[in-house]
Amino acid sequence: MAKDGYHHKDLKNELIEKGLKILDEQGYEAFSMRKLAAACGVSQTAPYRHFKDKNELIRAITQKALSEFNTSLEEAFLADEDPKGQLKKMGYYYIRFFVENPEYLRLLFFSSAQAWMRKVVTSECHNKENHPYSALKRAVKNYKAAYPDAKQSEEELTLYCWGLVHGIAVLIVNGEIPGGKSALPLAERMIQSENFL
Amino acid sequence: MAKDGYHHKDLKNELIEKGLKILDEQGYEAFSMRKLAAACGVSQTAPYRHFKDKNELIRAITQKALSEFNTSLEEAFLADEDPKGQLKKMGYYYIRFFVENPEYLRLLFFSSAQAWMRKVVTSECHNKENHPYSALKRAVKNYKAAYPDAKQSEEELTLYCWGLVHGIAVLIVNGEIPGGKSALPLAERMIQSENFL
DNA sequence: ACCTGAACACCGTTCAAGT
DNA sequence: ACCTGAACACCGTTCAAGT
Repeated sequence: MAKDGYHHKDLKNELIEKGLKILDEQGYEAFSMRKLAAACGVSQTAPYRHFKDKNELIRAITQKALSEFNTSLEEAFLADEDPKGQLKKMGYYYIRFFVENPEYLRLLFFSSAQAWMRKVVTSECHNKENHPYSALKRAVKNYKAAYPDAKQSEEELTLYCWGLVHGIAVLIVNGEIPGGKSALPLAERMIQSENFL
Repeated sequence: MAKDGYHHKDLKNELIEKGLKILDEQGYEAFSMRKLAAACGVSQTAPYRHFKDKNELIRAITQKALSEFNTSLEEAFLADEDPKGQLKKMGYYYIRFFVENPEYLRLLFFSSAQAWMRKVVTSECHNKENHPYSALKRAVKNYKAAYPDAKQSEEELTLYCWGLVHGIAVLIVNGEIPGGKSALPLAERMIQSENFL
């Protein structure tokens, strides 16, 4: 936090935080190592003491964003007791999160994601506690337990719920749907209706 | 097509086609003006005779990709007569198109998309004939006409159908869902079931 | 340990000059 | 009209050298 002249200490965290800020304010394309270093008041090569390369920095930033996202989903989960209500609320929070943090959509789903990176961000983390997929799976399991004769399998429910809210988030954030962000209430109504689940 | 020594003629189209190829084979991050110029056997500055800057080239490439995509949706539309079947088939083709052309997802939805560009690719084109949104709206209108007492409004149906298939496409293409591309049949089954529509 | 400056290979883009 | 080479300001990354 403090920069006692030469040494910086906690530069690593400042890089992640300021990096996320730049990403959010200026967008993915405008993000550069050199700019970030300058923003931290440090030479262009200093970040390389903490991260092997740009990808690893982005990966670290992505993981921070991911955990913010996950926190939001956990909130949704805790905000309701009925399994169906939980699933619906998670859906709404999912969409709202990305409408409020549009740049995160690109970061979490379309960053410089070589295959190895996607693995780190997704599959490898599917069993980890702080990954959205875990939260979703848990909610779906609860739902199936409460409504054992639901027509869809667990697999189908996962794909359906996740797919629907993800797609809606993208369409709203990208302005693909008329009305832009004002389509959020429409999305909520849809999720709350009996047609969804 | 032929390069009669100095002049190239049709360089513009070659840039678009070879650009799309590079994008598809090497990914969005690896795409560069200089590399593309070299691939076309032309100097680094030649592309600027045909496109103001990189964004305009990408915009042109995007429009080509968009029309391929639209063709696929039109095929779906023609492959069925029942409005419900049309809508379902369009959904399946939507997903399959991006599973087969994974890089198009980034290109159409997350390219260097400044606001103005998104407008060009989307809203401004919503009323144009070759835009996916038009095809979707038409199918939804037909559906509402055939099933006038459907519970959802036209607006809701659009958001629901488009959102669902888009999200599923992203999840499959990104390997977010276990099974990877082998989840495509699962998606098809889901769309064909009575739970969807 | 942690940071720096110079250097290299790459970008996007411009501009005066060539055919 | 259409293309080129040199040039500029930016990248990511490496490496020998500084505190």
